[in-house]
Amino acid sequence: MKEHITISQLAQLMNVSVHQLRYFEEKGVLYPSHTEENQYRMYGLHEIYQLSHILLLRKLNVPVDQIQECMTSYAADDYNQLLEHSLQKVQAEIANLKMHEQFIHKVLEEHNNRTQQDDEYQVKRLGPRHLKLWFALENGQELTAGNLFEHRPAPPRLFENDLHYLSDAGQAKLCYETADVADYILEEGNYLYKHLSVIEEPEIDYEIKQMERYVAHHQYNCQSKIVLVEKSYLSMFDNNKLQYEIQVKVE
DNA sequence: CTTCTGACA
DNA sequence: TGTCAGAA
Repeated sequence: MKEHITISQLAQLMNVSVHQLRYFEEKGVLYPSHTEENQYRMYGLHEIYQLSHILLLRKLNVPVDQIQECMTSYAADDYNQLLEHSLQKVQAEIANLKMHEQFIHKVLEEHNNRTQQDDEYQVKRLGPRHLKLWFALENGQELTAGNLFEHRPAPPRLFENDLHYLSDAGQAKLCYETADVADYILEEGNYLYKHLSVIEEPEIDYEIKQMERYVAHHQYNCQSKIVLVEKSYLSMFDNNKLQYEIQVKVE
């Protein structure tokens, strides 16, 4: 067994790129034990340990430029803080990924429900929903990029959420689901609903009138106003047509 | 065939 | 960070 290994061997051993090793040298954090006549860098056991140390600091999000001072002047306390910060960051990433996972589940689920159904009126049970008001549209006023921008900041993850339109005294209240303080609460219960795939805005008014007529004809006991829910994330499945669901709580 | 340097996206 | 050319 030889005493020293080449840069590519070190790279293989430690799962980093050759380029990265030269970069470390440029930044003054890892030097070869010596170089040969042909200018090849050679590394020994000591360099392997040192590289491990560097790679660990990298995992703790220490920028390469600061590793130098870090390795020379850091005490045990500093490393503790480093680990604490790193832990917090990892936990935040996990939280984000969990939300991402939930979102994917939601989209898959809703899409699967969609293809089975035939766009008829149906009844389903919905849990309570806490809605926060974003802003209101005056009657007849259409949603535009402009008024979305006017009312910034937009709710978090706008395009991943169900936007609820509550009609109220000639206004359309634009709401989104929230975990904390709610402006409106949609109670748990059975909801008559129907999916809408919409190309032009006026179709919505027509469908709402249709539902009112349907409800009257079947003598449902409506316990709330009609709610329009926009599911923008479903548009990708259907030729970019806007996807809505109209709902009304029934007995 | 491997590595080095330097440059560039 | 990866890639590429030209040289050793």
